[in-house]
Amino acid sequence: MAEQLTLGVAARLSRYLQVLTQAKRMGKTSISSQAISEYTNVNPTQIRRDLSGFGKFGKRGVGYDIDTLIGQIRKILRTSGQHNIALFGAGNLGQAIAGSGAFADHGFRICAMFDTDPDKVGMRIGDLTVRHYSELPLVVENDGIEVGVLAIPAGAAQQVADDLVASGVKIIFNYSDALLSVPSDVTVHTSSPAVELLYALYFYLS
Amino acid sequence: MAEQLTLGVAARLSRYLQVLTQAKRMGKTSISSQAISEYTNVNPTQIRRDLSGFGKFGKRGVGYDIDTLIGQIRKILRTSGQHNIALFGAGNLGQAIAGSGAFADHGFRICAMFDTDPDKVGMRIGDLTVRHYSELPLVVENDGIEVGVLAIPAGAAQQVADDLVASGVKIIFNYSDALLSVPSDVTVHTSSPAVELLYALYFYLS
DNA sequence: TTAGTTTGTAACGCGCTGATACAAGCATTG
DNA sequence: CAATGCTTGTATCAGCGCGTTACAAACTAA
Repeated sequence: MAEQLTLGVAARLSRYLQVLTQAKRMGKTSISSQAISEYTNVNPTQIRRDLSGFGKFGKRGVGYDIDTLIGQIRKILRTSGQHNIALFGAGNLGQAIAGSGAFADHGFRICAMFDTDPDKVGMRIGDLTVRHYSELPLVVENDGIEVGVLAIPAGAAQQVADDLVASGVKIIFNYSDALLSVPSDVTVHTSSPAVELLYALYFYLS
Repeated sequence: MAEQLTLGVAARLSRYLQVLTQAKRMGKTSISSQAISEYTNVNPTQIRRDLSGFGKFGKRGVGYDIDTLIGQIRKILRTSGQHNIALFGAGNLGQAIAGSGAFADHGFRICAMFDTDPDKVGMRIGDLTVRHYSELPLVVENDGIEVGVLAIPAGAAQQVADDLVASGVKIIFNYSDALLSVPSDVTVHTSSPAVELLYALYFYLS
């Protein structure tokens, strides 16, 4: 078995992946550690050290081939395959997420979209049909859902989290303002753009 | 002048703030370093050390008063005041952002919303009226906009970023897939939920 | 009063990270 | 082909951030 990556390395590799994916989308085919550094604020030496620990992916005098590097980092992170996610909430945010390529670009497939509002159930959004929330356990089992994404009001979030946990989902991505309580083997990631802004603002004000 | 916080301390304080804000919203009034630790995965000792560097905010045997601590952390981060932001794009994502309290809870006020689509200009969203994109420079100057939030397609993002920079905005929050090029004194924060998921998934798969 | 909880703080050591340096390999130019 | 410049891969070293452990002091509750 491959050795365990440290938190720092995994976090940086993920950021490289983000920049590489964006750069590819912009039509670039090659990129240097210096360029990656400018977008990630990670030291170029650190970038090369991170990568060279797993193989010689770059070409001296040129840089890294973007497609190759994306594949290699995915392999290192062991997330090369397809991962199935379920989306909760068919409001503005849910529709925005379903319509963006943000998840698809990284191998995530939105398998199902849920809502409790009868007016929304049955709606077609992209190539998905909004299903009623009560179908959650069935869908998780049949489609092998690994991640639940919560684009719902704070008041409903804990209930959905509980139901996801009961169905065996171990990763929850929370876009609501709720503070979720889950068992220790479940990972909750809460999106908090305002807090990230405060962080950026602090250094700007300095 | 107060000494400069390290990157790590500022990042952790921001995360504490996130949890505290959520906990307050859930009706809690007091919280222990142990409890904060469970939500942030930061060592309780580290939390107390971070905080005790600036004063004695806690009560032994009880924990921290949430309102007090929120105020203190805001003061430490020097982001206590009101900060004005402008939102670009009145599509699903833009409407979701405008409608959520996520920014308002942390002292950010969405002063203006822009779009180029004539059908959207003039629309009322919450208590905002969508304005035409050409008014950008005027609004930045009059309203003292500090942050630009991009909820627009990748193809339009660089142009808006350039215009924001030209108007003097130094912080850009990018929800698009575009890789933005900006001067070195401008901070770009790109939201990348899928990459954060990959990171979470790696540790789950281990 | 006694027991239990939690903060505030010190001390220690590991390991991550930035900094620096340089050889090897590739591209470009003349 | 030769020369120049760029970039990777790699080593070394020092600094310090962070987890760990430990414990006294302060507060609550029984």
